[in-house]
Amino acid sequence: MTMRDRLRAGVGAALREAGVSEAAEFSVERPRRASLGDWSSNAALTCASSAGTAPRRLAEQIAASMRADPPAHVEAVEVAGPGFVNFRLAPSWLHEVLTEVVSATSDGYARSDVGAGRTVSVEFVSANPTGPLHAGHGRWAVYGDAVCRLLERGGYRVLREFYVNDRGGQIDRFAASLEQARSDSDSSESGGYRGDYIAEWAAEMPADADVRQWGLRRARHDQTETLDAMGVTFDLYTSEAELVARGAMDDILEELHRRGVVYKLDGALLLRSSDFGDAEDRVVVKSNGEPTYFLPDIAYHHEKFGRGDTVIDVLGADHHSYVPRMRAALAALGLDIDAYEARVGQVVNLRRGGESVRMGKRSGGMVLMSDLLDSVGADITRLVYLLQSIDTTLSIDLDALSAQSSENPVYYLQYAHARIRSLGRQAAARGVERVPLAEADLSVLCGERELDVLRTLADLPDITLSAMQARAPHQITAWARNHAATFHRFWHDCPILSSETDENLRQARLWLVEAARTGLAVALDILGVSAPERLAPVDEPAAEAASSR
RNA sequence: GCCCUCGUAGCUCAGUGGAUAGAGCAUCGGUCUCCUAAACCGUGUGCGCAGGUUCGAUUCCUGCCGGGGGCACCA
Repeated sequence: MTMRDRLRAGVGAALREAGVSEAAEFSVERPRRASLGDWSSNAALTCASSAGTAPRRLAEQIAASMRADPPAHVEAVEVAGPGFVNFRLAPSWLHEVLTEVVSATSDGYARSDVGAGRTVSVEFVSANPTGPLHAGHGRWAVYGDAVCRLLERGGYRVLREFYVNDRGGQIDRFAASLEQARSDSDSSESGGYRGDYIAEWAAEMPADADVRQWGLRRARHDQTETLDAMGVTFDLYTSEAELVARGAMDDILEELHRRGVVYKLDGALLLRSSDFGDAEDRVVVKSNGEPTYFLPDIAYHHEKFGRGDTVIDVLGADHHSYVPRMRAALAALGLDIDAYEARVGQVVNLRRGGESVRMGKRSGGMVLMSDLLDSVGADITRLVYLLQSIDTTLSIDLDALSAQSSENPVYYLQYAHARIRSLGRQAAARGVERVPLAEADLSVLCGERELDVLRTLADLPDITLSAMQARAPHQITAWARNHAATFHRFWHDCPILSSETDENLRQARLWLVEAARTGLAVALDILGVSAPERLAPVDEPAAEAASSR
């Protein structure tokens, strides 16, 4: 039973004792400021009106009743502010947290079963197979993957999905560009693809190759390689061409007809999407008889509903208008629209020095994801993308990124982990052994530095749950930075192997850092950043850090 | 014009329907005979503007201003 559960039960009982029959929703939280106590409840505030009592007075009643029979570890119950009930706890509650973290290990701590094994289909990246991934795709690759990791920790089964738009006009243009680059390296057709890779790929292409097929394979291979390098793998790639070939698109078209949600106009077939919340009706079959991208896309989403209890699309703001359209199509098919969720994130703005670098395959001049990975590595790349909310425009200055890579926040986190691992090696070298946890006297951990570390650890399960529900992995990044800070402060002030440290305290601190390391490892795992055994000192040539992701 | 999104410290960003809004960077100044100083400590007049809902709004709603994105029988 967690501390929160105990307090919640206590407050609930106190409310009943105070004669509040219909208790409103109330929270039990860690207050922002430590001076207000270890835990706090707003129950008196939210229940006051239905109880017909003044908040402060109800709070006093709750406090009095809880003082009479306090939950474990509770030392003081106070009423403060407009009617908060605050709890001060003995450090023993944090020692309990330590034990909990260590026994759960990084695999089990901050894990929940809210997903109860339900399946979530998460589609992300889905870059067109017409070129390499650029730095803009990277944001969705890393974000999508981190969201999946959060969902997995929350007890969901996750399907990482990638949709390949390997048919249609863009592919025609891509093939034409390759063809032309092969025959004529000079001019390039307007509207075609102009990135440097076109010429390079054209040069690689065997003379007898089917340009279209070869180009698609080349692009997909390139993208997969880059994704692998950043630790992102997919469970399911769905080819639009194959989907059409096996009749899924025709089936959906038939279904749309049967439901009477399409109509002919000027030779084209339109979906009545405006009847389902979209701004206007959308063309699904062009007047030339060709389907738009939209039709197979509807078929694809229909399939995703078949394998996921929840279907999530991760897309950039440049595609946000697609959301009401897809939502309308799914509603038109009679699917449960609440199970569909689109996460729209802002674009990535790249700068080199002061100048902004334009993105887009057709304009050329893009920053390749593979180049970024080569220059700063996967860990920095991932953390940079996970530093802030996807609601903000992410600005990456490439020059600053490489120049300041040694000051990157990722090292702040990894160094904390490496320090603890280093301690283990030092301890072994000095013949210091850690006694079993059950034999350690944790009650000696009572300094503020020590308790602060445990307090942040206690928060991790809540943060993880919240980050998962909000699909906001940057909350984990923020927690990790805060946790690393409390750890570094502790480390600075609390020697462990020093001969001046009492043996009991040393043992307790050895377990404290193991708990701190475990929590950090959980966060790094969710972020997909490696938790290294050591970091190369900054002055020496970068040694390869042993890593366990 | 319409739609989406953002506006918090010099800069980059966290944050919350509540009780005194936080980090990092930058600046300046301190810490290694001591478990890696990629660390630690000190240094701060800020929620774009105006209404509304609420016991309480930086947070929710509306309008305005400003930045970004989108409004194809492209994907």
